[in-house]
Amino acid sequence: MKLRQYEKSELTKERILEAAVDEFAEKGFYGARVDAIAEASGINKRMLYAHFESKEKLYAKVLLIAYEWIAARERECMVEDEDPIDAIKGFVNMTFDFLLENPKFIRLLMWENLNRAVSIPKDELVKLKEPTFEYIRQKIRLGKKLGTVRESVDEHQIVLSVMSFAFAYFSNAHTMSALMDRNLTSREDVLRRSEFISDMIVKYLEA
Amino acid sequence: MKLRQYEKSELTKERILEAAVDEFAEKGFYGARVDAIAEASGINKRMLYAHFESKEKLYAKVLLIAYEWIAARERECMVEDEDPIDAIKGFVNMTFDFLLENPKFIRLLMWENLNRAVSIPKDELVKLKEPTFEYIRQKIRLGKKLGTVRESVDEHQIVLSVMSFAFAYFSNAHTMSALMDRNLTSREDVLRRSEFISDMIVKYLEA
DNA sequence: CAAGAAAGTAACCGTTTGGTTATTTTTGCT
DNA sequence: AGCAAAAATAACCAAACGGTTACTTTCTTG
Repeated sequence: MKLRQYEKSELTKERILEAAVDEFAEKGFYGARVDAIAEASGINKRMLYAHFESKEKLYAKVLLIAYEWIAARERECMVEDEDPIDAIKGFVNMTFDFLLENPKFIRLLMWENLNRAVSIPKDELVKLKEPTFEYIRQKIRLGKKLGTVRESVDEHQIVLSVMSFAFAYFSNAHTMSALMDRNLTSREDVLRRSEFISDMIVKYLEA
Repeated sequence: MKLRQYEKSELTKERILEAAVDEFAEKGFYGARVDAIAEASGINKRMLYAHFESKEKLYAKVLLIAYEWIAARERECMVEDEDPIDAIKGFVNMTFDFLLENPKFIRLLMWENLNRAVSIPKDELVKLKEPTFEYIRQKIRLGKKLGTVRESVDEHQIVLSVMSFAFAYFSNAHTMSALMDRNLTSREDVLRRSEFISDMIVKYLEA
């Protein structure tokens, strides 16, 4: 199979990004080594700098990919005419599922939070996440209209909860697993936690 | 004021640890620079290595301090004969309060989770945290006995929730603040979140 | 095919890193 | 006072770091 020059170039770029995702997820920006990324992708370090100006720029690109990764999954999950309670339950379960399958994503976001979320322009981040926010807010409002959600529920707090409880579980899993002497990231435990969290939120909404 | 040799030595050690807490909290293990710690504590780098064998050992010590820090606060919070519901509410609120006042602690723990919790021996960690675990478990059991907590409540899940929701809020605050265009770490917002979380857990227990 | 552009390589560079050596100063004890 | 142990300093080191230079090979296109 003959590839054109620019196709090969794109392939190289992807190989670099793949290796970069691994390295940055594992060690963060400070810990990641440009040489390690070059070697892992089987290319020369010079080419890495030809494709991505600097370590910083490469890191930003990796992060953007990670955000787009989950944003795509979130979009799939948004169903216009689903019942509010089911929709929120579904969203929470989807998030647990996604994070179980994508441990690298968890780590990249944790590093980024420690970097105080400076590596990605705020407006790009908002653009990616705003639809999800709006989706959950609307479901809550609809629920109130239908009478399945209490009027006094603070939608701001629910949005925060729906979007962070799953992540919190995984990001603390190592410490907590050590403490509980149990592998909390097993499929079984994750499923149970997912069920608990969505149930808890729903009970609060309906209470 | 004349100090004895070993007193001065202890003071130097403390100055190093103080600077190390700052540096490691800010930049994590990889990002932290031994030279920076030495300079910040106003001592010679050689003395740092005299007191703490290596960068790794120093980091482990810093982490242990951080854990002892909150463990002390947790012990204060444990009241033997308090009502189970009040006790759990109180514990959650205390945790929010502690984390609001100790942002360095949050960062140190986040780094450590990214290190997959390898820097501290598991048994030391368990020794520090087990009392808290047991306290919450007992309160739930007591609640069930008194009839204020539902029988079907999974105590394992509640322990996990009580111990991680506050932390989750703070550790994602930067990303979430950017998304919500609002400073979530203001005293006001933290208080509201604390109230919401404890209320949510309690509602679930009683439901 | 010619020739220039793009892709790729190896060797190198200045700086910074964690850690050490050799040496001097201060302290504690008799 | 005298002397050994502990505390402190400055200068240093090999390795590793992000990034670059100078050069060769491969591809595209008139």
